[in-house]
Amino acid sequence: MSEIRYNAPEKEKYWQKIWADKKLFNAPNDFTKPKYYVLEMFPYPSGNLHMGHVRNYTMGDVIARYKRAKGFNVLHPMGWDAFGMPAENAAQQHNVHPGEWTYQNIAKMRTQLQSMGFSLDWEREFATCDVEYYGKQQALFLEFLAAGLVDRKKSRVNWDPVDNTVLANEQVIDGKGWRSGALVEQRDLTQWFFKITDYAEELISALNDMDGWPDKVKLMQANWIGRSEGMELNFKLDNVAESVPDIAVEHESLKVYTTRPDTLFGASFMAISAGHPLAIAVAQTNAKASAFITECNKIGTTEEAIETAEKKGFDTGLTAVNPLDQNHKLPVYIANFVLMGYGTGAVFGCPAHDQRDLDFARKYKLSVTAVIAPEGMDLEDFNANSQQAYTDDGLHMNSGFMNGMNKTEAIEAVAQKLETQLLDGQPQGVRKVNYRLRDWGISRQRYWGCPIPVVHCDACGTVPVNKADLPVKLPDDVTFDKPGNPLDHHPTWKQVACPVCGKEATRETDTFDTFVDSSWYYARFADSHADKAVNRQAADYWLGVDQYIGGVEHAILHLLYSRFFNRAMQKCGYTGLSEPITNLFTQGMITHETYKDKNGQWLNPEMVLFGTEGEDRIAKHFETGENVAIGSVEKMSKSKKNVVDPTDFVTNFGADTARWFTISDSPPERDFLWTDAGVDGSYRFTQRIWRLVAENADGNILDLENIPENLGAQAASLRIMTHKSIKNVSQAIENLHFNVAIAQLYQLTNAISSFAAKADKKDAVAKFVLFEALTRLVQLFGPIMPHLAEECWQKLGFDNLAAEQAWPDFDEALTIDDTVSIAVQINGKKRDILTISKDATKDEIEAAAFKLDGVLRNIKDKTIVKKIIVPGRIVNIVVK
RNA sequence: GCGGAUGUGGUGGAACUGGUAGACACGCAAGACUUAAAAUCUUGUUUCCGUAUGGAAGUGGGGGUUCGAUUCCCCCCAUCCGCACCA
Repeated sequence: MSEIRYNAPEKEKYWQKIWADKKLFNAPNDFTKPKYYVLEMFPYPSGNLHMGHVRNYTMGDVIARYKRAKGFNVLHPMGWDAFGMPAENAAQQHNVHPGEWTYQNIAKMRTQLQSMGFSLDWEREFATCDVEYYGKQQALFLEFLAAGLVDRKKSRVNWDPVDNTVLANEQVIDGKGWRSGALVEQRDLTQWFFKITDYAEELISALNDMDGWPDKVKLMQANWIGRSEGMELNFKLDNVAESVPDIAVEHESLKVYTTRPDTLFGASFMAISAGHPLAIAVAQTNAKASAFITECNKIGTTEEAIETAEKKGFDTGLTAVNPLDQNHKLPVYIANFVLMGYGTGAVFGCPAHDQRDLDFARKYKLSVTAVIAPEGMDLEDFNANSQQAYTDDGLHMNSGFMNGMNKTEAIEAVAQKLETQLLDGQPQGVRKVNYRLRDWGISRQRYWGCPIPVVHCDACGTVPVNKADLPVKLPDDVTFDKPGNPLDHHPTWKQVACPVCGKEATRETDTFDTFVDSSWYYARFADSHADKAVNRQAADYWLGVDQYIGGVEHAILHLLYSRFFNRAMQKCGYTGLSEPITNLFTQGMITHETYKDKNGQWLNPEMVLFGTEGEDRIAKHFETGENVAIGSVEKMSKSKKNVVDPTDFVTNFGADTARWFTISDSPPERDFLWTDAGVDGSYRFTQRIWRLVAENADGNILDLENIPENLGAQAASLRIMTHKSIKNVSQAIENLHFNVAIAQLYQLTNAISSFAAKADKKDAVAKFVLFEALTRLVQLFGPIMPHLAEECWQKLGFDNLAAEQAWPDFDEALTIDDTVSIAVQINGKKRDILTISKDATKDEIEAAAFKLDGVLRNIKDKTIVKKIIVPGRIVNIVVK
């Protein structure tokens, strides 16, 4: 009898060292082999590995190990998304340099990752805050700049007037600065942009060919880009001079964008954004307008804040002339719900057919005129009282030449009319495709990011840094004792000679948005130490990413930016592909119950003891014994204290249990509920496998090609189970249905256990099928619990590594059953089950079905109306 | 507010293209082993009625299509993700 307990923490270290010494997981840049690139979204180095990371990286690792066994040259790298605000916050709070804090965190997390046994190529590791990385990023930026992909323009930021600093959206809480508590204002700053809108059409149309992406992600991106077909219409303003005496000539007309020019006869007002030039012009001579704009600017910069704010408007006193009816004058409002960044920053309001316009019209007592109505609608009542806009199609009325037309016809008719109608010598309407997508603002007024490599010179303007002078390094000697950007406060850093004229000039002190860092790291991994940003030859081999795995929260921004950035790199010759990610998978979060003590304070799960009181589960405080409230299940987070630390876990249970458990029960795309009971179950299973192998392996290796004859029923059925398992587990892993693979592995284990309990272990046939089943079992769970697999592999008698074995094949004939069970229904209700040969004909099935007790009992005195017989699937007899 | 998703026993979930709902696991219950506990093994476990053969209900709620719906369509509810300076 061998040792019964498997000491996972000890054995895992042993096998990790063997793998590392053999450099088993380093991917050679051998471009002749078939490749497979599996990548998980790299982590922000917060200093603590989270169970969410463990689950994410386990999924990737299962695929990596599986594909390696399938004969692919597998690239499975790891790096660090290392720039960003948390490091600066730590610097302020704990007086530690962001770089030091970050690299310490990386060291800690690297150790944690390594303890999980992930098959990563650590020689390719880098952090985005390495000068070697961000210097290359600066070179890319300069190329993009030269290629016309970069823009510089004004944009809104949250401004904290007390701290004199720009705030991120998450730093604005209820309209106030998170540290100062001051009321946040909006300010316009001149900032750098990537011209992602130049690619709007391509980014949306390319989605059609991206079969390896989830539909929901493609849909979200398509909606985000928001292509719409409409018209730009020019409205004459007819009383500008009286209302706004000093107004400039360019404001004598107002341009709006609309997708519904057909509703123009139902228009009742114009609305312009608070940031619209006309609004600003009006505000110069109108104090009330100015006050209203100030009020609007207190709403945050997020679309959410703008759209949920109460809709308000200010009547400028100006009127616009309806292009289709010179006598129809529309009041011009400044409105807080019109976005300056979309269309022209101005709209016409047609309350009858747009809900927001209707709400606005009712609030300011503006007229409502329906121009489309379903039959039988009480028009007078609708126009006077309805709170519900009519947005469906229908025949137009009160619309002159459009009367009787449906929406499509009317839009075409009005478009043709306005295209030929002139205002000040220009067509009054122009068809226009519009996108919701805005250019990507990349300037951040922060220290811990990649410096934007440009110089501002009084004489030469804004000029790029010379390539030879890259990288522009971040200075180390910075202080965080005052708010604002330390680069701006630095005594000498920004003083530099102009790259063009050589005179004194200043560096750009803004740094890149960290999304820039994560938009090309996948390409850097192809050759992490290349002189250029991307080694084209290596990138051509490794890209696109064959399987990218990460959270859905990145479905839009990170993934859309990466798609754009890759196209920009393609334009500059760095890559050959436009789409960097071939297959995408978005996994769910890890959740856990939450606990609160009697004072409402969150409690760590370790502080809670559980019991039952009648039917109910109850919880008590570990130390005080007081009752603890069991709260809702929430995403694991420090603030709610419902976290489980992977390091503690690995010390107690081992990495294999964590790996197994985090992908076992829930489908990977769904949230995963962490429970101690589930952990115990997984841990017991590792022990059970170990016992099963230890008790049934004698160290003799059998030739699995040499199959004995006359197996007998028991042995044959175990073989069937073994081969079905190979088939199903392979398929499940290919489809990323890890939970299904695990269910199959449980079944195989159960089958082996019950066979082993009954079998005569001296019998050659029994020996063979047992050995085959155990060998395959170990190989099949190997990608999930690689350490235990090595241990079992050794126990089975092999002197090589499980991690190096080819994936097993299966015998197709063994995976097809001879008989099938077909449910037999009477009126759609199951009444019996028919077991019959899989090749049985319709007639044979019918004959057999009518002999079944359950059928006879239920059709006794009834008339048969219909018989539905689908061989292999169902029999349904309809009776009356 | 807008966009995207999810909802099945006490719990996590399975179910191929519309065809046996609840695989597998957890938990629980009973039993075996043990001085005892743990571990392990065996059996049972959707709910309700019935001793049982059996029957009825049942996949968030309400409608619909169909011989047949967890699966397709419409409406509603709840929860989660994103909303451009969190990563």
